[in-house]
Amino acid sequence: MTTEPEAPANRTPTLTDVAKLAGVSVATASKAINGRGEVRATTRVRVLEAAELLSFAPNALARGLLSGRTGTVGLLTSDLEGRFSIPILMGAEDAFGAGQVSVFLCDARGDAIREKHHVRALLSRRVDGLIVVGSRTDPRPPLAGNLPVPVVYVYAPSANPNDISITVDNVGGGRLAIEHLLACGRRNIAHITGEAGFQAARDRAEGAAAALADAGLRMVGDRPYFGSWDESWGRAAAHMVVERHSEVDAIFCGSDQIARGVLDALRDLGRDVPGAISVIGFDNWEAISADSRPRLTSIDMNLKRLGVVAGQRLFEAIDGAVSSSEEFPGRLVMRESTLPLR
Amino acid sequence: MTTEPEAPANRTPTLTDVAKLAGVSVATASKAINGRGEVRATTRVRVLEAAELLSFAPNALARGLLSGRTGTVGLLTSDLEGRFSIPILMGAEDAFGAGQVSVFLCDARGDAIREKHHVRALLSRRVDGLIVVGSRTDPRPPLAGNLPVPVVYVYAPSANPNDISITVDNVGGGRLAIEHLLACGRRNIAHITGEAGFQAARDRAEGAAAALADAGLRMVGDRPYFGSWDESWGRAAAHMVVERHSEVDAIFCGSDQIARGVLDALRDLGRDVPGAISVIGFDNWEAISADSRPRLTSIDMNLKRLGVVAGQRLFEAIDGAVSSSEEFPGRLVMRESTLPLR
DNA sequence: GTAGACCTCTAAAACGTTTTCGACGATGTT
DNA sequence: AACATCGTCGAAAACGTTTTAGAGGTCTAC
Repeated sequence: MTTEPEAPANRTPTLTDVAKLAGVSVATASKAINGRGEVRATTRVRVLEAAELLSFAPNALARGLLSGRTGTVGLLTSDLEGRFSIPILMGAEDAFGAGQVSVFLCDARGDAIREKHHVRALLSRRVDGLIVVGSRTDPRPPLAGNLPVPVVYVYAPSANPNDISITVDNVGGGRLAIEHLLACGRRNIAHITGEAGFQAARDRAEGAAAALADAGLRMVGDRPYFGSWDESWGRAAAHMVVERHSEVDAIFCGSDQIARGVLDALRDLGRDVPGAISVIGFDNWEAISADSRPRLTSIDMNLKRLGVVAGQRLFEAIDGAVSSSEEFPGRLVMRESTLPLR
Repeated sequence: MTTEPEAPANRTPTLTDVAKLAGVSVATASKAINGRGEVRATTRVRVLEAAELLSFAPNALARGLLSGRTGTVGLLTSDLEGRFSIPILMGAEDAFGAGQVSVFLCDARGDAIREKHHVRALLSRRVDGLIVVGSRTDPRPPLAGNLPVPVVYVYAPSANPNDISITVDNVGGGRLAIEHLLACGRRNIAHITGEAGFQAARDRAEGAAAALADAGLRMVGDRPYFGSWDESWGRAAAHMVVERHSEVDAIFCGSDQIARGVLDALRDLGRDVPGAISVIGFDNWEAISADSRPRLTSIDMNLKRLGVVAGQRLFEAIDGAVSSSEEFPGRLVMRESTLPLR
């Protein structure tokens, strides 16, 4: 019978195994692997070779238990299926990079009980920090209890202004859309948007109104058309606007889905877009905006960037830095639905 | 000066603190909290009260270090923005429930190097198992190295048939679509689909062809129209089909986006849907299918269920059970684009 | 040749739990 | 009264790592 020379049973190899194989103590092995000084070059390579041979991976649990830092963060979302959470989540994942930090994902599904439960589980796993991402821009109640780790809120700000919240400047976004339409030479602009119960709808409308006022213009219909966020509302509202206000030459829509409905309705009505009427959407949801006829100009909220910044801020906060809330502007993505008048 | 009675400095409370406060040993405190026998009822409540008072949460690292089980799993995805990963991810998250298991999310972004890196990090964190979710149904190379934990592949199967893969029955899905059109009384059916390089496109086409053959019918144009997965291809192909084969009375589309393009083109051509031509899509992507004119009948792949099953199978595998690959059928979601002939 | 400085390494403690095993006292049995 | 039984509890080991304090050796300088 043959004895296997460096097979430590069938367990996953531990630092002790590496040390034994390299003929040193665990202390030395640890220092060699972590690049601490205090170890001769030749010894270091011997240890590293042993580690490689056993394909040793340090046990993060043991390390975390000792150091108090786990290199993990919790990401609490309220609706995974939501279009808004995903890019943010990607951004946050990016911020932590292929680096040292891993992300615990939890979907509370809008349920406060479930959220509390997830927070407990995450704290029990000793995460170094938490990112809370909401599904609407309305302020949300902060996490209960005074937590032992820093928290960053994204998209939906915390109702507590002392918390760190990373949000979208929807007022600025509305302004951006109107200013673009004005730059295209439009003067009779209507605003069709989603439910008035959403802060996002109200903010975008406020920005739009302000931009029009600055230009000395009235909004067609004198106020926004609030409704729902979907295509069918866009179609219905477009019919209404065109019928009542034949002078309309541009429509700012609160979402790309609404804009898509508007485009379809205008097509049915025989109105040329962008010749007779320009249309601009919001969200820059590629699946909707990039393949419509004509392709849809839209405001992109840079959600991924939001996620990245949230990750960075959390990181800094973990390292003891104090930072405050930030609001990020949107970005105009120009396509053919708003070609300028010649 | 007042001394604070039960404030253990400012650390997060440990079991020792609880034990001290309750006037017992850590061993007893542990047993009381975990419901092990061996402890008197009155003692148990004293310990539980102490734990509650300190809002003690057991350190999962220490527990995992000792038991070898961490109650965490890694979820490796290749494209977070993809529509397919998200429902699966949700399902998996669901399967682990508000229960004991937390999910580490990693996006490899289709990069093998990054994937390897993530696997290392996850193993270092001593996950109990891995779920690998792909973005297309083509088989993917299995994770390299013989891993110390079970792995379940979802959506994209592993190229190694010995691995556990949970996939969609796309052949059956194609069959389902055609059988529905036949049941609606259609006989001249065309198939417009995505890139032939995708296994999904080929499988769905195969199922469609088989169902037509079973009914003794030919596919309009004699073969599928392969193209791309987007609306503009749907529009172009619809024009082509209608022009060349005026007898066509139904179109099976390989995706809802293609179907959406087909609907728009038929509308332009003045063909009534579903009166003259029925249209059925694939994916049941609500944002596309639920608000079109008419609303789109589609095949739903039950992706969330796929995720749930993957989570369950992984769980069982962790507990030592052996299971094999499974393929799940799709489900017909009927809307107005395929009303039966009267 | 001796004292100190310096380099390399090791033993041991620590992190917070769970589990095993033995101790102790009370109770029941003969 | 002696003994076995039972229920309750605590001491200590274990998990795998990092860090501290110190031991031992070699080298330089006087």
